[in-house]
Formats: sequence, structure tokens, C-alpha cells
Amino acid sequence: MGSKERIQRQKEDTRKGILDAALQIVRQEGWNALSMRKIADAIEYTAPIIYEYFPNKDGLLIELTRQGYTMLGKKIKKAQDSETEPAKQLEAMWMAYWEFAFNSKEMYQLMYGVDMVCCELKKSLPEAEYTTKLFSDAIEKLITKEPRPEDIICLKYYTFWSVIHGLISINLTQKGTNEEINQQILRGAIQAIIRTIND
Amino acid sequence: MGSKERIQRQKEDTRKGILDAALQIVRQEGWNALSMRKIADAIEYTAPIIYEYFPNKDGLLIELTRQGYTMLGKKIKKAQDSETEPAKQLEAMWMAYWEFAFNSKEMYQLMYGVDMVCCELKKSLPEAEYTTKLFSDAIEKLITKEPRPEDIICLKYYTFWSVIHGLISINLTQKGTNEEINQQILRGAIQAIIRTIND
DNA sequence: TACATTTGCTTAACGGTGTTAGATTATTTT
DNA sequence: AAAATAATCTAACACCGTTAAGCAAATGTA
Repeated sequence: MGSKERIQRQKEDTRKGILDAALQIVRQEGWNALSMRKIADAIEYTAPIIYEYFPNKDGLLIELTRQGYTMLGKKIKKAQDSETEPAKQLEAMWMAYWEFAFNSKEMYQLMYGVDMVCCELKKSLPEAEYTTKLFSDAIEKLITKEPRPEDIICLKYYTFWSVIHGLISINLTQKGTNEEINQQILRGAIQAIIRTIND
Repeated sequence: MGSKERIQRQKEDTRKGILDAALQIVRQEGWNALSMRKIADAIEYTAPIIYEYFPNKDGLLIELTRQGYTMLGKKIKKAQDSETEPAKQLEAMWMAYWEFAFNSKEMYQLMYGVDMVCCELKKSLPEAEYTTKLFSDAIEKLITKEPRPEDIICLKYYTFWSVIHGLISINLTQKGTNEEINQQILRGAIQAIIRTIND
């Protein structure tokens, strides 16, 4: 009897259902409104069931974080593939990062701890490193000096990240920011950093 | 009988005691550990007493936020006064901002929503605008073109803020960041923005 | 088929949270 | 001393994350 597989599939469905329900609640009512009981309600179970799929709430959030990094990684890869010239590639990639932050605002908050209490010990998720690697490689391509020094890549990467993450954070917490200024800062900073990458 | 004043003074003392206790708890155990009952314990009262001084927990946090902005404003003013040359002034001010974030990590988290759930509707605190004005004025002094365009001041201010706040946020959430790289990015960015302020 | 075992799920509970209402005690006013 | 007011506490409500116990249906075994 192949009911083992069917049950396995059902289990994976409810696991996915839990994550989806959580995300939907957060999107509709914000992170403060997310509770185990509310998730259980949404999937038409009672709260303890969730503990059969995740060790605890933090575990659930870590799984969501992982999904977020995977999504982000795909978006950035896609942006890279949309251009051929290295400088244009890098710009497109950071613009994709920017867009992800606003299209998936709640995910970004979870992943980068903007305006939320987030789970402990989510450092060094392998899914997060993929994005870092994409950016590092793109920066490396723009360095002319040989051998390309690792510390310059790192420095430039963190510089990019700081500006863009800072601008995103400010926009996500403070409201009433100007979209035109955002674009000016974003594009201006990206081009400025690219321009000075070989100094 | 002047006991009215004495009672008034006592009330202000316990009010201050509540805020101090809250801050101490947060510094020792983090934002997650802060509860009304724990504050009450610290000041040797019971929880409902706090509601005679603050409308609710959010109100208490808003008051702490206000204190934070006042402290930050003072630090930045002091940094400004420590230099005479405008460019040096501006650099010193942002360095003071940077130092405040790490010396008063918990305050900074509260004020700018880094890695915490913060109170609603804390936008547009007058105490926060003082800092903004200090920076804006300092930037204005560096613009040579007349009349100095308001939108350039704004653009430069947000550019500064984005890099520095971004770098701080990354450091406060992700651990294991390199202090040397921080300083390079920080000083590099400040000087780069100052240098291009008249382009 | 009858019994035993496992599985899926729920109810009930524990200790915690912010917050409010009511009772109680202490202080001041008359 | 009695009445009125202020200061403070106890108890409760509804919620939270989490765990243990129990029930009922499905499954395995004789």
C-alpha cells in the first residue's frame, strides 16, 4: 500500500500550510499579531499541532527566514542574468535587492531585524551566504588589479550593503520619506561606489 | 504647608525611577525581558502603579525614546563644538552619532527600530528634529552655491544617514563584523560624501 | 474477528504578558 | 473623631508560548 507516501505528502502540505498561514497573517496584521494559536486557527487545527512540525516559534521563524533568503537569492540571480556588462549587472542586482525589500517588506524585516524582535541564533544560514557570494563575485569582476584583494571585495560589499540597507531601514521605520530622493541616493551611491572600486 | 511640592517631587522621583529601572533591565537583559511587572519589582511597587505615570507600555517607551533623542542631540552638539572647520565639524558629528549607537545600543535600537518591536506612532518627536537640524545646518555650511538649495541638503543628509545607520544596523544585528572594516567604511563614506557635496 | 499498538489531534494546564476594576489601606481635610 | 480623598494592592481578564495528558480513530498483529 502506497499510503505512506500519501501521508508524507499530506504532512508536507500542512507544514507548508503553517508557513503560508504565518506569512499571510503577518502581511495582513503585522509581526505583532502573529501567534501560534492564530496560525492554528488559519489551518483549522489547534496550536500544539504546530510543534509537530517545528520545534517552537523561533524555529518556524527561522524556516521563514530561510525561505526569504532563497527568494532573495533567486531575484538577485535573475537581475544578474538580465545584464551582461559587469557594472550594469551589479547595479541591477542591488536594485533587485531594493525592490525585494519593499515587495516583501515583512520578509525583509524578519531577515534583517528591522523594527522587529527576531529569533535568536539565526546567524550564518547557508541560504544567506548565496546572496553574499553573488554580490562578492560581481564586485570581483569589476576589480582590475591582480590578484584581486579579498579585503577590497569585502570592503566594497559592506559599503554597498550599508547604504542600501540603511536606506531601506529608514524607509521601513520612518514614514513619509520621499521616493524621488530615495532613487537619487540609491543610484547615486551605487554608481559612486562602482566608480571608486579601483582607487 | 508646602507638602504639595514635596509630594510633587516624590512623584517625579518615582516617574524617573520607572524610566531608570526600565533602562537598567533592558541593558542587563535585553528588550525581550522588559515587562511591567519587572519594572514594578525594581521600584518596589506593583505593576498597576506604573499606569499612574504612563498611559501604557508604549507611552513609557515613547518617553524613553524622547530621552534618547535628547541625549543624542547633546552628544552631537558637543562634537560640533569641538571643531571649528565645517568639514571637520560634520565628520565629528557623525562620529559622535556612531559612538552613541554603540555606547547606548539599547537606546539606539529603540529610537530607530533595530531588531526590536517598537511602539507605534512615535513619528515626528520634536526631540528627534533637533538632531536633524544640527546635521542639516552643518551640511549647509559646506555648500558653496548660492542660494543653497534645500533639496541638496536633504539629499546629502539622507545619504549620510543611510550609510551610517545601515552600518550600525548591520553591526547590531549580525555579529562577527570586522571593526577595522567598519572604520574604513565609516570614514571613507563620510569623506566621500563631503567631497562630492558641491558637484 | 478481537485485541493491542500506534497515530492524529484535542483539551487542559502552567507560567508568563499588558491592562483594568474593585477592594483596601493610609493620609489628609473637615 | 469622622468623613473624604489619595495611594496602593489584589484579583481578574484575555492573551501569549509551550507541555502533558487523554481521547478517538486508524493500523498492525494474533
